[in-house]
Amino acid sequence: MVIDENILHSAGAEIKHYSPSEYLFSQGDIPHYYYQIIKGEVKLNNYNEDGKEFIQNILSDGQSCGEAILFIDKPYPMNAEAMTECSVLRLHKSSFFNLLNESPQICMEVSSFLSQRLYYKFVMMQNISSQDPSTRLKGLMDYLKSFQDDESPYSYMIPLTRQQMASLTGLCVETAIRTIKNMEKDKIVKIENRKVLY
DNA sequence: TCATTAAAGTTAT
DNA sequence: ATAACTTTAATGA
Repeated sequence: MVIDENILHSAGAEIKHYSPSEYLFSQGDIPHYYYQIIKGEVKLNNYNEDGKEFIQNILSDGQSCGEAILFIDKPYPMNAEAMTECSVLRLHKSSFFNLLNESPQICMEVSSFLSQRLYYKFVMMQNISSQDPSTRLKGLMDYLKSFQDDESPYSYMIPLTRQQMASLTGLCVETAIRTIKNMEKDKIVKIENRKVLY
C-alpha cells in the first residue's frame, strides 16, 4: 500500500471502476491525477509501430500508477490499461501535492514506491538488452519470485500468460513458448497444466 | 538464432 | 459461440 486509503478519501479522492481493457490514461494525455489501485490489475504498456505490445509493468492492489510523471510537465509516455475489473482511487494532482507537503511520512512512502519501480526498471533493462531469451525470461522470473519467501525450486507459479511474459521481455510469444520448453528440459522450470513453476 | 506467418488445438467467457 | 491463449511448423532476415 503506497498511501492509506482513508487518507486518500479524506483528501478528496474518488473511487473509479474500470473493466478489462479500459484505460485509466493513455499515451500523450496530460497527467492530472494520482491513481492508486484498491483492487485489480493494471498494466503500463506501449505499442510499437507494427502494433506489437510491450508491457512496461504490471501493477496490482495497493500500488499506484503514473505517479512518477506528475512531478514533471510532460504527457504520459505510456498507457495504463485495466487487465481485470478494477477499483481505483483517483486524487487530483493539486490535492496529492498538498498531501505530500503536509506529511513527511506520505512523502517517504511515495518516494519508496518510486524507488522500487526504478529498481525494477533497472533490473529488467539489464535483462532485456542483448541477452538470450532464456536469460530474459529467467530474469523476469527471478524478479517475480523475489517477493515470495519460499526460495525452493518450482515453488513459485508464474502468474502470467506466455503472451504476457513475452510482452514483458520483448520476445514474441512463440519464442517465449519454445524457450520455456527448453528451460523445462534444462530443469530450470517445471510445467504443470500449462502453468510455469519456477 | 529469433521473428513472422499461418494454421490448428485448447481454455475461458 | 467466440475470443484469447497455446502450440507446432515453415520460412526468411
